[in-house]
Amino acid sequence: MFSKTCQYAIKAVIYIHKQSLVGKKVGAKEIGQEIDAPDAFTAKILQILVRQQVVGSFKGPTGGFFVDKSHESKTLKDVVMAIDGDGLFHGCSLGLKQCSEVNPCPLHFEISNVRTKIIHMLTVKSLKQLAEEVGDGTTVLARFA
Amino acid sequence: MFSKTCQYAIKAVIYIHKQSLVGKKVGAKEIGQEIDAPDAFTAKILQILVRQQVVGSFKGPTGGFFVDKSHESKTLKDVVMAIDGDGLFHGCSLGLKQCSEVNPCPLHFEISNVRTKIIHMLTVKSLKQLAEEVGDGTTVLARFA
DNA sequence: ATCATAAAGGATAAAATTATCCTTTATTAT
DNA sequence: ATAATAAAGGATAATTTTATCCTTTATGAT
Ligand code: FES
Ligand code: FES
Repeated sequence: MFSKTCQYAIKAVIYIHKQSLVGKKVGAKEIGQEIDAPDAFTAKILQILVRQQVVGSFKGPTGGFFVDKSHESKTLKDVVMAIDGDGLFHGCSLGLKQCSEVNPCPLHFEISNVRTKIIHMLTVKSLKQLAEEVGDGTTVLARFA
Repeated sequence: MFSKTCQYAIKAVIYIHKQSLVGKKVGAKEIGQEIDAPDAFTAKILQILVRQQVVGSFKGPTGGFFVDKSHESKTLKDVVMAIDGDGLFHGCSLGLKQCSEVNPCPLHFEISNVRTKIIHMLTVKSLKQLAEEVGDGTTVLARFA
């Protein structure tokens, strides 16, 4: 459903939100550890997310990744779009060169129900809410055992 | 959502059903052409599908791939399981080592709605029905232009 | 000003997925 | 029996995805 890179991205963004809730910027290394992802690779993913303005960053001591008001309208859907593109939302699920109801593939009409639910899943909660759920232990970003 | 291999598999199986509707066995080469997939690779995928008894095969002249009554209970879900495994249905969507509602990931509770729709999409129509829709031009397995 | 810190960026490298080619085995037609 | 056909299987290659390492740039602390 999501590439491994995208899974890392989703977890990283939620973790950044969680730390921003308490006013902390976080480094790529710490993020990688918290989400159980290789940290150099996490850093690469974060570069993309910063360019797409899903999160913000500052260099230097006291630097790191964070979110502020300018990011508050971003959702998990934006994270997925930034990393995996819009194939999940608009591409043909069977790989036809173009998804269209003119000459549709066999899954075309059923896929829209699935897409509706995927979009719901990725937008029903704000990144802030998702971060709070991690903060209070309702959900987790890694399982080390 | 599906690997490229799985997309090929789905289209191949529907095409085999379509030809079996008119009593024809089909070769890997023909299948590859009809679904716009490399034929040697298509042949590899078909090996797996035969082993998993999603379709049948015969060697030699007049041989090829086909389906008969012994395959009529198979669905697209079985095709997906045979090729991509059960990750889509039972794995953690964020890549946690194990999907469980004990220490769930942030998407765990929403993902079940998505899975329900995916399973519906992959089981609501029989492979025979899907083949008929291709047969009557309602849907297509490739878009060459 | 200088140094330490951390993100950004570039260059590889490893691993997984997708793809090709060639040989072997089973089956049918002649 | 022999030749032709087509799937099965093995070996290898290309491509994409995932991962690592090192240098450069920006920023803050001293
Ligand atoms: S999903 Fe295949 S054509 Fe739309
Ligand atoms: S989907 Fe992530 S724990 Fe269930």
